[in-house]
Amino acid sequence: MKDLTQNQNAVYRHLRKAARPQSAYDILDGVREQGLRAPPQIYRALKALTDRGLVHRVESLNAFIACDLEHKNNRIAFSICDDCGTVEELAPVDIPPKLKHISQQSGFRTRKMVIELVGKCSACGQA
Amino acid sequence: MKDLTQNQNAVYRHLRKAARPQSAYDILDGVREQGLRAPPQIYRALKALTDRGLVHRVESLNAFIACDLEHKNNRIAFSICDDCGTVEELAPVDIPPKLKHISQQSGFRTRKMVIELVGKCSACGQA
DNA sequence: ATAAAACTGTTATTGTATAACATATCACCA
DNA sequence: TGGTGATATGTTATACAATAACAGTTTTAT
Repeated sequence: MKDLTQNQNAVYRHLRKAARPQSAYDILDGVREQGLRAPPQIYRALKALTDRGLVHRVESLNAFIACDLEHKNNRIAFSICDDCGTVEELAPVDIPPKLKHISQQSGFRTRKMVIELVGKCSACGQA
Repeated sequence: MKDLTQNQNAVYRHLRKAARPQSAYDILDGVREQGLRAPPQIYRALKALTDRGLVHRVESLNAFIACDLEHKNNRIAFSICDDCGTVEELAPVDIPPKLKHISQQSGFRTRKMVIELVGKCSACGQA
């Protein structure tokens, strides 16, 4: 990929292959054979990747996911199935008007927005 | 408070006094003199309190905050100043229509929604 | 009175993340 | 051309967050 360092590349490729969000230690296991050995190496690569918007952190899971949409936009939303663990990246969304209004009244300036919907995906919803 | 156990009460009172979100270990330190000694005691009380909606977990901070608004509603939004650490609870909000649409198309059923705005509060925004 | 359920206490362990220090690489230009 | 700063890397040790597993106690309902 474009202009990533070796470690960043290894981590990014691992995340793109993965079917689900990966914890830093999942990633570490996945890139051992590429020579990465210690947590700080993973966390450093993750920081660079999330700063560039190529990877997102899923806060509710303490886990990371490669970006589907190639946007560099800090307004992401996920749905998280608490049954099967599947995470979907929903389209980038703006700050909901009501929220925007409330937060602006207090003078808050938003740099990044996290929206996570936790519930059941359609497959698990049947059961 | 209404109908809380001793440990729950100690944790809840600590959170209400606190000026900012408290990690589980912050809380533990704060309630040692009330006889609580070990992490599981804190986490158990927190679970009961969050289940009742009296306390919310701030996912981006791995920390907890007492509820300002006494609602039992799983649609909360916070603003989080990454300078001074102040967290404000914004009014309960519904799922933004666009998101609701997208997620429903895939059959997702939302049980809980996390919205966290990360940025600068008005005080820190000046600098 | 007794069984089920909820709450409490404790030890040990697992998971998540970073501090601190050492070395290497590369770009830039004085 | 060799010095300087910025960035990337490797490594060890440690801090911080959360839970497993087991034991005992109190409460509640029958």
